[in-house]
Amino acid sequence: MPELPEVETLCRQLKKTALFMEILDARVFDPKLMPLDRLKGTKIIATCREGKSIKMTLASGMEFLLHLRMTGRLLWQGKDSPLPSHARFTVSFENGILVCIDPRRFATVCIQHPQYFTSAAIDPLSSFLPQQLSTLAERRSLPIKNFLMEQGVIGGIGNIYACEILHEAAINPSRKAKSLSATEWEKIAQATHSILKRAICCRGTTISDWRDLFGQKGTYQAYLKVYAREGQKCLRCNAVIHRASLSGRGTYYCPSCQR
DNA sequence: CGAACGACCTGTTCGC
DNA sequence: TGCGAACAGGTCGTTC
Repeated sequence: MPELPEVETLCRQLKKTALFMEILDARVFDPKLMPLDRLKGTKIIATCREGKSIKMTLASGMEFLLHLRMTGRLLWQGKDSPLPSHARFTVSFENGILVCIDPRRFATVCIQHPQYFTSAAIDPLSSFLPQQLSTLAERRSLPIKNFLMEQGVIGGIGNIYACEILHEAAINPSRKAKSLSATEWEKIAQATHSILKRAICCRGTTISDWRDLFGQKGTYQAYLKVYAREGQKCLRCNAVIHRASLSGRGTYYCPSCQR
């Protein structure tokens, strides 16, 4: 569920709550997840986003990695709040409790030594150079939308923002990645930057489930131009928004201004 | 090698 | 109202 803006939101909110607080306890309720005993007695001294993963650096020298996948959520609770349904693990700090909620149980956690060679994926917020994208897409005949969502190439773009970026750039999601012109890569880079930055300011997109660390909905859904707008009018050209299936994922676009 | 597809899970919504 | 099918923000392993 959470894409880059949602994960970035959680990272920033974790900095305001859990950073430098001693971890008193950690409990795991889902046998699919690894034990988190090694969190006890240490503290988080840094937190950052890597693609859609949350990386928390521990005072013990280890790293605590969390990927929320489709339905994972993080919630900051007071000491005496009741445990929400689908709680998969909790981490208790001196000033509150971090709860991971995940109905579909796809989320993954990991405590590991810091990795010295990190992923080669591009972070679309820090460096997103049209020339570099164009080079990476040489010989790639998959749809541009799937290319934008390849986490090994670009870290953090998922289904909602891929649809929105391509609409903003006026490019059809089915176009082969290698077929885009320099001008079109330029538009993609620009659209990606402005859409992700605004979505972060909005604390993400709440279609149904997404909530931030404090249980609040995001507000970017007010800015969506195509995602989940099948049958409605394109805000740029008034044509009807279509929904197609690309590799089994719902794909929303305007057939008129995204040719 | 690259691209497509099923699997992993559970909950919600939609059509009959 | 009830029931099954389709669908959901992600990624991985397998297959073609």
